[in-house]
Amino acid sequence: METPKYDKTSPKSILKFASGLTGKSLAQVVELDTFKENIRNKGDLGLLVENYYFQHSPGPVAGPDFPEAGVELKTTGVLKKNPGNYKAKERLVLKMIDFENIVHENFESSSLMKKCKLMLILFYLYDAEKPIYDRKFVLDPLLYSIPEDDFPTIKRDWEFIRNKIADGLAHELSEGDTFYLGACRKGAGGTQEKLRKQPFSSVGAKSRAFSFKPNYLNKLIESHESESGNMGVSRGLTFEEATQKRFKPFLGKTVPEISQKLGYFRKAAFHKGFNQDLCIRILSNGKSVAIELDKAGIEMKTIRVNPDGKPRESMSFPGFKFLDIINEDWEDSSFFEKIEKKFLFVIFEIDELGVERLARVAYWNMPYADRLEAQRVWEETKRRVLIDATQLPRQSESHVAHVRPKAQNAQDTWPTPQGGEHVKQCFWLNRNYIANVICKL
DNA sequence: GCATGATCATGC
DNA sequence: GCATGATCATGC
Repeated sequence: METPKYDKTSPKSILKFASGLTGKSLAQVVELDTFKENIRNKGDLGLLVENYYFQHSPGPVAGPDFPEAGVELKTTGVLKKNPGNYKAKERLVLKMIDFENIVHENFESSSLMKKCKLMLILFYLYDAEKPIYDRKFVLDPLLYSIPEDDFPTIKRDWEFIRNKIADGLAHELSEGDTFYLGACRKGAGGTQEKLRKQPFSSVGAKSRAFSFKPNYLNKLIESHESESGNMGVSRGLTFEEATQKRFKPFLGKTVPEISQKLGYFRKAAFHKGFNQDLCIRILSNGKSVAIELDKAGIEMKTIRVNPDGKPRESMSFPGFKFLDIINEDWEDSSFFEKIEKKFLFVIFEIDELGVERLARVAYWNMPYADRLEAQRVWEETKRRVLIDATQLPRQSESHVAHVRPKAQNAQDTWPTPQGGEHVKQCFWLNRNYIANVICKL
């Protein structure tokens, strides 16, 4: 009998054996002929690695792939960012969410933790042209357990998802609900006819899985690449607490005071993004960009409010091209992508004397019903672009969103399906809508 | 050069 | 006062 190549009971031994794949594709290290014909590009590389490289097949079990070592094997695609730099191609799916059982669980003893407490993550270079067994593993394998600094945030994310299901709102789950751990769409049960049952509501819900969000994964990769290991928020704090802590010394201060304190000053009288620039500096300690926000895929927006509590302006989003939107689906649109995110609102209040102060910071994500309304506006925009790209939904037509110019000037245009040119546009969240949102925060 | 977040300006 | 139209500074 052949001597085993690794010790199934030892995470370190499994890790060491896995590193034999680094720099190679699966096809380069195992005999392929037996299975090659049966594999499509979309197959599960993790399963193949487990079967053919580790020669290990535990069968369908609820726990980790290597039960004795408590190690769950994951493979995930990465893209090349710069030479030697990688980023996640997509979220890393961890485990399906069991709507029925999760409501009886707590995080530490949850089925998610049972399965994914310790994970061996292998990164392969994504290449659509190649079958999965020809894609090369890049980077060393990562033996991952939740870093202490990330634990409070991930636990909070998990609890948020569980609580939403316990409240009978599984159908309203959204990736914007959480910071690092997301409830992503996964598996059958996505279409109207095939929705899943949930325990505390008769409304069908889309099937979902726990996943690490792409931005969190990127930070894991980044720190794995550099081995510098400084993964973010202050010890023992949740994400929200850590952000509050950063802003705390500046709350109640006027904009010039903050400017002074940070040693960062207006470059021009009309420096439009000045408050935003200040906030980036508050969050980044003067160095690189706001690392925690980036990691969690959070969208920071500054809002200036008048003495009456109303924002001065509507909130703009990235622009769109008329010729693009007519071929897009809502769920692929950049507007959808943005409003699904979690927002960090930094609110500046302007008093009667015109003095502007950093009043408060708060997280927010768009409620389900409002996302549906935003979708309606988006669909209506798409419909009208085809008819007349100059007649788009106005603020008066929806309580949530509208379309308005966003360009350098009136000559800054995109071509229209009608064969003309029209000034560049973007989606906006209505001023009054934002007013309602922030007064409840 | 251009997209982006944000704010200014005008007319009703 | 507000909705709509127009534009700015910045960073990549």
